[in-house]
Amino acid sequence: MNDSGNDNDEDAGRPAPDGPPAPSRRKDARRNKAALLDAAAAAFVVSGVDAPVRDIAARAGVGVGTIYRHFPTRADLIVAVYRHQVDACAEAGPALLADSASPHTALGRWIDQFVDFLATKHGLAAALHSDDTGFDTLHAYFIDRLVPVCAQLLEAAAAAGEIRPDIDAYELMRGVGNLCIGADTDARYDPRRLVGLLIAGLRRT
Amino acid sequence: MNDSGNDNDEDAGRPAPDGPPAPSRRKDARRNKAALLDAAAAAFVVSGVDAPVRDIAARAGVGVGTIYRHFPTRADLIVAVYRHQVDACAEAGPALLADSASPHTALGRWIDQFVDFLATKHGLAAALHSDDTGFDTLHAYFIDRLVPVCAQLLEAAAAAGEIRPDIDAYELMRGVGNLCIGADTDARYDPRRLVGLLIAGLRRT
DNA sequence: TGCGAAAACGGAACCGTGTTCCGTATCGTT
DNA sequence: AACGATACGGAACACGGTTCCGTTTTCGCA
Repeated sequence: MNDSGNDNDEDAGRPAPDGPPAPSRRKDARRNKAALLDAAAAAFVVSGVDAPVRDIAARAGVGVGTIYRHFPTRADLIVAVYRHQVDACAEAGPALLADSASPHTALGRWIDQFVDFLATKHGLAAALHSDDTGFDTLHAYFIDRLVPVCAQLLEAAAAAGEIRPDIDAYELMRGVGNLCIGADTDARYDPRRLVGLLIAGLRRT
Repeated sequence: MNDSGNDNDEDAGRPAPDGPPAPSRRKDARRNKAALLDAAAAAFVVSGVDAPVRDIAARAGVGVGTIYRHFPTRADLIVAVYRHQVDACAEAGPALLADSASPHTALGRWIDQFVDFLATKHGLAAALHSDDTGFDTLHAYFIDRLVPVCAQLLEAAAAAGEIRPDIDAYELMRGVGNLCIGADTDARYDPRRLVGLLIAGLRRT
């Protein structure tokens, strides 16, 4: 359940001009960062990604200042907590394309996987689409990792003549993400069905 | 543009056990309520439906206590501001059904109208799907007014054999609402296209 | 017109959260 | 051991929602 385990000591940040950005010289800093990741993961499960800063700090046994030092914005913390899962999702794209009967099937499965991920994280989908500038990093990370994969799947399906060729990957991802909002607080609403409809609507006319 | 004008003095509340709930005996109360509605409408346009309570009070030239007296929750205020437009949308359903070439066309047009309404109200779509219990009234009002109309349109289209018969009106409305979130803060995202896809996905296979 | 009770008003005060700042503690090195 | 750099903690501040109560306004009635 908790896969936020800290296998890496420090940012393996995407932008990377060249080489990783120096893994903190002090042991306590590394320890606290790891403790914060665990605490945040736990807090997110019960209180959603909007869990109060003080709660997370308390769980980790550190002061609030320490959170802000390691993760200047909430988005940084969220990204750090879910990075592995987002990366796994991104990497699943090409694999599905290779294993599935058709590109459209692969696309459907990939989207399902993404929906399953989002729908189980209280408030993540909402945060992902908040216009609060503090969430820009979160925005950027998801887009950076997932949109290209989605584009690849769309392209393959379009090339196979299965779907309309004029679908924008960014817009689709954004729409799917939006559909996942509130999935965990309304028993009458299951985003999977609607996302299925959306994917069905992609088919060539 | 501003259609929040106060043509009615007081709640013509839906539930209505019997008779309207007494239109406030005092002139100042009615005047303040109207001023609050105008102020809120104006504030919503520039700051979204999350406009600070104090801002709205200041615009209306009243104290914050007066807001809470007339509109105990933010949802009550939002409902009051947009009631006319929601009602208009609800009433447009049957009319479209009568005027359109086919039920599916009517459904598409009706949904478009709803999207146009939602997409231009900063933050309304987001508030509509917030799990904050303070927004229950808002939830309830939209569902109460619009879901039955949507159900009627879906039924007609299903009866005409144009769409699958197993679509739930509530779920569809909720999905459309979700797709509208963030429409006004991201130039790359146009909910109309995705909603169109969704409606297309409804078609019988 | 004058009066008193009821209704409504206003805004200070309170609370919960995010964010900043700086004196103190810890680490790693010499 | 001593020192400088690094990191820590939490008090203090900012901000927005909400409550509460002393004051003002309205309205029916004499």
